[in-house]
Amino acid sequence: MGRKRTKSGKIRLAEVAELAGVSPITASRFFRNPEALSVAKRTRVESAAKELGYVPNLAARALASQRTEVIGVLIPSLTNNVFSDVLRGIYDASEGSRYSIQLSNTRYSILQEEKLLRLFLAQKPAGLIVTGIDQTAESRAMLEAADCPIVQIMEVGPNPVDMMIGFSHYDAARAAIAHLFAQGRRKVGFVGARMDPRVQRRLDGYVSAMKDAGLFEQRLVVTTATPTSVTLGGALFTDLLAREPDLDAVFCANDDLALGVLFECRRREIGVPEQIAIVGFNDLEFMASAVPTLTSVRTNRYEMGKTAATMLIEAIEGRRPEHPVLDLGFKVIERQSSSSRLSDNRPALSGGAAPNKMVALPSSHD
Amino acid sequence: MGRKRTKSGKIRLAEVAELAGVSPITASRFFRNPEALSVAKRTRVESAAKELGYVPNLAARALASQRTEVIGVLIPSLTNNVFSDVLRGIYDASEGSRYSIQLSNTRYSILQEEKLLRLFLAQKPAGLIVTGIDQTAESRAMLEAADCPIVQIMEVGPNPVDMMIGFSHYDAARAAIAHLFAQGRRKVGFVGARMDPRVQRRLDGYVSAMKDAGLFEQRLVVTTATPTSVTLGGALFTDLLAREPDLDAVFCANDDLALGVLFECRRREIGVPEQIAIVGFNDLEFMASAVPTLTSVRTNRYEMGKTAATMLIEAIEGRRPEHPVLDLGFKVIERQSSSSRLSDNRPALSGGAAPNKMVALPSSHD
DNA sequence: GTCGTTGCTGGTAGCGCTGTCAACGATCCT
DNA sequence: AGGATCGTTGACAGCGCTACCAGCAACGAC
Repeated sequence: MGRKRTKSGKIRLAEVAELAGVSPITASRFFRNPEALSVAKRTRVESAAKELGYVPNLAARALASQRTEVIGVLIPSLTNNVFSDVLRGIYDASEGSRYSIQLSNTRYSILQEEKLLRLFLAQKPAGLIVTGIDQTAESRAMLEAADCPIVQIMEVGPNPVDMMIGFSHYDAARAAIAHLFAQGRRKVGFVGARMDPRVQRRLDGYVSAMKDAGLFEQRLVVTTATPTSVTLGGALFTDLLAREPDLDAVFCANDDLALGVLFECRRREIGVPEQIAIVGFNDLEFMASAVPTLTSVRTNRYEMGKTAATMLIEAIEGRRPEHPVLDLGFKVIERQSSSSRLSDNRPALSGGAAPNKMVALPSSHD
Repeated sequence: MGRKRTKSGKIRLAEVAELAGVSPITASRFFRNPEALSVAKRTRVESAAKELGYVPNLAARALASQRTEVIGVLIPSLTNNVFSDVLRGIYDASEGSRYSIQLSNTRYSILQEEKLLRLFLAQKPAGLIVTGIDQTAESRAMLEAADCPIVQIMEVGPNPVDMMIGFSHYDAARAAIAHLFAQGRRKVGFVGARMDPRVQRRLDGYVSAMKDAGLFEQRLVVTTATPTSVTLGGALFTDLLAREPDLDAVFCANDDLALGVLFECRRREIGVPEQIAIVGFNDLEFMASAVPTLTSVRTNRYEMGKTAATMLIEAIEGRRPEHPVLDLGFKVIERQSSSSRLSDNRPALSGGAAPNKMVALPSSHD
């Protein structure tokens, strides 16, 4: 044989080729583009690889081909349930493909994001998934100069770098408020935490809906930069109540806050929905099972991640999607917590959750 | 110049070396082991690298050095809150180090784990973090043959492959049951979902504690292989109640189930803790803010991840920890949901959460 | 003065794989 | 029939970096 085995005893492509009786480059092609091989050689290489337990050396491949099979993913938080659903979608879509996921956490800092982006780009990723549309100018320039497909996720907006998949947080918030108005609520408070750009846009949607109805008042809005939590929901609601005792509804920027508000109402013996209606955001699983069941705006997080990764992989392989910007929309899932107070819709004391009425609203992005 | 720039315009180590007036290998050493250079060259290389914006090519480095700077992490689920906390710890610890995290999801399948392990090992990772102690024999053999440090996380047990960090789920469950006994509860049910090995060991702990007290009955145990959820907690509890209407406490294998049980009690107008005590597991954030506040077994998930990654990195760099097996213990956080029914400890209807009493129990691993 | 010894530096030779291009036979068209 | 085309295969030459070892100066011990 030409070369002796490496000392580590690892199987190299050359060994596979030798056993299959083909040249190394032919063996290489088997992994890269099997259709290019004759059926005979294809099966020979295949069985040789299997017999030897060959596993390709990714570093060598990356070095020789000048590209990696890595998809970089930049998300702002690892803790947030929302992102774990998105991530699960991304990982699921990448499974079975040749691409592996490289995850980094920007911790909601666009400066950190810029730094990570620089790092990622230097390794020539096959593709990139970034969260949101609020990059720094520098990041934006890097993304535009990158010679790989890019998907922005979580929201839709103007000027996509490349592809984009999400929904309009602004419209979703407006739909939630419209629902509350339809239930006869007028004094609708807003409770928000962390106040990242997407929560900010939900707030903007809330403000515009309230202003349209001539009902906006600054004191109805309680926010904090603190990371969100159930406990925080209770605390912010307490604040809100102190400012506006006549409150008849609360729109929470996420479901954890909504749950906190619900518990706080229970603690204070405030009837939900009789006195106060509660609407959350994201429709996490527990919302349907709370007592009373909690209204929320359903967002397609898993699907978003999965579609983003699928689109990205397609684009990497040269098949660009016909619609590079995808609006996944949202749905207001009406449940007991926001029923009209006139209707006799007390929390069911036995039996399962009430059936969900849905108000489907594919969000239109501006 | 010896070689011309690559077409991609990327800065290579050779360019840095040229600008600094040293050989490529000296420049290389600057990144690998700066102390080996004279101060003069060190600063020259440093400024040259900065001036050119040099970013090393990881693929080339990996190929040449026969090792990567990747830490492989195998976890069973991306959805589970528990793992997102652990992951956050791992990512936090890896930040600032030279190592990057490569995450894979085994979906609670040890066969899938074995497959992924094979994939990982072929890339010669710098280190590995695997979940639990229940690998297949094949996986176990691969791990033992691997020439990199390995940390098993989430639990402690006999025969660590290398390092190990976690706690005893068995002891934790026993402590939870002991707490319920101390509150005068006797008919304690068990509610569990997914039934992965760690949940199974919690069940084992429950069973042994109940048997020790002569109170064990098979019908007190309700489990399912279905993934856990809040809604499922309610359903399993409904089952349990049908089997044993005289139930006076429920030990839930996790907090989501506990929340579901709480909601179901509310739906059925069952007093908590007057009629039924509830104890959860993990002490997620919402437990302290529920009404009534929910007792749970606190586990140090973030710390576990962080310490695991820190230990691993230390070991990779040749500094093996003095204690390769670390038991992080647990604490039973007593809250309203499991107060003695004799005491007048109704759920506080106003004011914040009750102060937490803690029962600290560093778990002893068998 | 000779002989290590230490500290720093450079030359050589790949790591395992793939891009490029050329070569080959088989097939098709005029 | 002759040339063009297609499908399949192989030779060659690196990708950018680092392991290994040799070289060289400075230094101290005897």
